Amino acid sequence: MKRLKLNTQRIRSCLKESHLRSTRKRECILEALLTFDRPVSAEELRDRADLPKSDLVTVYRTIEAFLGIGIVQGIPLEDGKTIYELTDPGDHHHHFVCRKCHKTERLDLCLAGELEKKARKLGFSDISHVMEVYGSCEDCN
Amino acid sequence: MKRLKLNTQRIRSCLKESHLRSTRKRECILEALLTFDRPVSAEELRDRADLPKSDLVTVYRTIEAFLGIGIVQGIPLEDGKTIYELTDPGDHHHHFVCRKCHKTERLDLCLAGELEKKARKLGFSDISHVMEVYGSCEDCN
DNA sequence: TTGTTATTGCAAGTTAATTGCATTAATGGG
DNA sequence: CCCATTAATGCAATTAACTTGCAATAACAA
Repeated sequence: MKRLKLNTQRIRSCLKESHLRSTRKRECILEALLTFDRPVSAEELRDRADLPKSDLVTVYRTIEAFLGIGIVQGIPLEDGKTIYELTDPGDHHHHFVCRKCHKTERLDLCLAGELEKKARKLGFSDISHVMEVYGSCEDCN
Repeated sequence: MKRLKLNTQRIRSCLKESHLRSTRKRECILEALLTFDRPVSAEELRDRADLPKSDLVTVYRTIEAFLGIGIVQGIPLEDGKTIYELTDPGDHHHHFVCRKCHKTERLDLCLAGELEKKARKLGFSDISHVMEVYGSCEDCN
């Protein structure tokens, strides 16, 4: 599959294709996302985007929109919280995540195919899955 | 590895080994756990154990204790909530979980070994992982 | 430019889960 | 069996990550 590197330009067209409006706040949040090399929480995102406290709700709604069109991926943490990262649409992968600093390493290892097959056999449909690996990274040790 | 089927007796000795006291409430919650054939939320557990509303906190603390000695396993849901099931200590496995009714099927497919190896290579230590598969079960379709 | 419709801002609500602290109960030693 | 120690419980309050409702605003297409 052809992977298109994400950038502001490309994301704008993603939004357009999905009939989502390209607004000032969204651009702002997007720019913030681009400055991170690791997944982040909604709050971190708001702060990096230099938005007022009350705009957390906009961040959540923006994330929701971005998740919807597949340019953002949510990563569930052990404690039930979620962090988010930009991702190329269709680029499915998992992560090693540091429990402490949330540094991540990409993990290109996935059982999707087998899961799908087994699920079908069991009568499950509309399958999705999570797989995340948590640990302490070198720096945090 | 030898697997000992869980029952009240065995769990009592697990508690003892771990210097946890065997109390009325814990027995009660344990009995409730034994009546389910699927993972359940803390609230369901409280209700099945016929405990008053306010005892939810005891349920959480009991679950915490049981998690600690490895006789209960938590299963993270897509929405950030967690459900719990009894499990034989050391019996590591994952699940297919129905999004709607929380029926689960055991999934004996795991990348633990490879994850461990890759993690070490990346400098991550103290590794744990989640892998859960969500879908709609036959009955809920 | 204008009308339509999505987005936002603000405030309030939801809810799973946690915490502090005083009271009670389980356990082990004598 | 009793008592001292220490863990567990009960209650009330709190946390924190989201979510929702609704009125005001801004984007977009015609």
